[in-house]
Amino acid sequence: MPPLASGLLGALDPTSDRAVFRQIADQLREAIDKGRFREGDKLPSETELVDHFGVSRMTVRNALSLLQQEGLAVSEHGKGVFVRPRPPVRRLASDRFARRHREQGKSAFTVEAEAAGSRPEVDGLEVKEERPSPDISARLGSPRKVLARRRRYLLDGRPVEFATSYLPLDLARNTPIAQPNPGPGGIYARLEEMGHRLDHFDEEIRARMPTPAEVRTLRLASGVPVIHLVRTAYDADGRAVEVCDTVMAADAYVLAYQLPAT
Amino acid sequence: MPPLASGLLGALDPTSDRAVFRQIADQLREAIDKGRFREGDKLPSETELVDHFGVSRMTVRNALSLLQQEGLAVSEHGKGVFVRPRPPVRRLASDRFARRHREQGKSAFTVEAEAAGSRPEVDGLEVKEERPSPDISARLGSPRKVLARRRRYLLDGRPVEFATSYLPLDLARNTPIAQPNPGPGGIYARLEEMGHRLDHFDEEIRARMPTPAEVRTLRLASGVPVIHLVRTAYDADGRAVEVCDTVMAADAYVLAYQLPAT
DNA sequence: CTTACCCACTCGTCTATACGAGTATGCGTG
DNA sequence: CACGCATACTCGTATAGACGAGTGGGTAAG
Repeated sequence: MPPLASGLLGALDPTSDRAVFRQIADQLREAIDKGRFREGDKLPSETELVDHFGVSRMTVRNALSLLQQEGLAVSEHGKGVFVRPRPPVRRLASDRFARRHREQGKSAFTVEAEAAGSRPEVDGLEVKEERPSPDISARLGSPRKVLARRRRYLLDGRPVEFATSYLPLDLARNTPIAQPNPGPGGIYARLEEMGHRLDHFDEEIRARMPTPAEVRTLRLASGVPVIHLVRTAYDADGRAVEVCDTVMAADAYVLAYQLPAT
Repeated sequence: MPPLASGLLGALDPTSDRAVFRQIADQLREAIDKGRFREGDKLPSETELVDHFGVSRMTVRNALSLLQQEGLAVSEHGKGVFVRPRPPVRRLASDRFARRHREQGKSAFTVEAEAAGSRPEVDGLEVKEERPSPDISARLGSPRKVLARRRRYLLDGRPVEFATSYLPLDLARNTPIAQPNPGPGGIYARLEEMGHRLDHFDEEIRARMPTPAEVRTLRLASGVPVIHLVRTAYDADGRAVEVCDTVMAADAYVLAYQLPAT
């Protein structure tokens, strides 16, 4: 038997009115914060913690569960509980849809990812005609039907985001936009070719915990929220020509905006 | 005894390989999604669920704990478990620091909140001179010391955000900025009076689960992430004159940005 | 009528136990 | 040497029981 990894941990304070499982979580959290356990390190096993602290297994599991909810640890069945690795984050700049970034054959996602040294993939592409949800409908000026383009994005095999673009059907039907691959520059280039010169985007950002479906799609660890971004594109006539609804793994992204001070 | 509120729930599928506590959580989640339980409604008590499904209490608690992690439910000691109320969200527009919003006596937060019919409060105001963290230091061009202005914001008695502004000390010392109340228009107005005409802001947005300290400060329910926003203000000379580090309760905010399509 | 207490109900914490299922390792067999 | 299996470890799921602590309502005493 190897020396107890929990040698890094102290004892409980029986006089404290703080719950035992919280004290255990506190100790582990502090050990992680101070770097005594590092990213990807295995924490002491449940059995080791049971022996070290002299408590029951449920108490230990309760403590570990707390750390997972905080996003500090992830458990792997059959292996152990590990300090959650912090994956490299993808930085989304607010100028990422500027026209000058649109002149290439590849998608913005692909170009950016390759520049950052990652292996990009796009997945589960699906193009459908649909009746819009009330929210999407309102943003697009209440079209009867919309074209929906869904896809999932992965970096180095890890799903990081999935998105659906909605366009009024009267605008997108029988155009390259309705094709799985809309061609170089993506749907924004096509929209401009069709006379809808893009004027500006509105973006709305929320953060929340993922639904079970989102947990599956993005293979999210517990304790990882999602960023929900809804972007509306307007043409020079002030018409909303596209709404893009994106759900991102929050631990994979930082959004960057530059705002004028005027 | 009132009729079992769990009359709204079905039975378990013993042939399914889905864990019992997940099946129970699924049923409750579906009932919430379909509106059979509404915001603020009390879910069936642990005892009722134990009786209804014929399982042990820990299994039921496991299911309820899942819903809390997802942000769908909150438990209140001695009262019950409730469908989490969705508080009204505060919309942060990207032009909120425009000069034209700065000409009043009150803070942007106060004006905005009152316009929305809420009762704003600012709390825990603290102004200190400090050695900056490496991150803040790098953003401000490595000053030796900084002035830190901390405060907490509440709406209708609920804490929604807390923020710290950092300014290079050589710039802020012995100015109204070092006063608890920097005067009408806030520190941005003072900076401009001092010759630092503001040019633009950079904002970086992340989402993550709160630390225990943040849970206390913002009185967060479990299953509610935080939005972490770091704004850097630059003057016309390109100098970073302020960094504002803000942590917001994610269920209280939607951030809105308008971007040009150029 | 009002106050104070008790009780019933809620969730919170903790123990002890059992079995199942995924993983890794090493050993023995072919 | 290679493969497969046994085994020991990991976490996952579930049971049964106990006591504590916060809440609210009803009842009994003042």
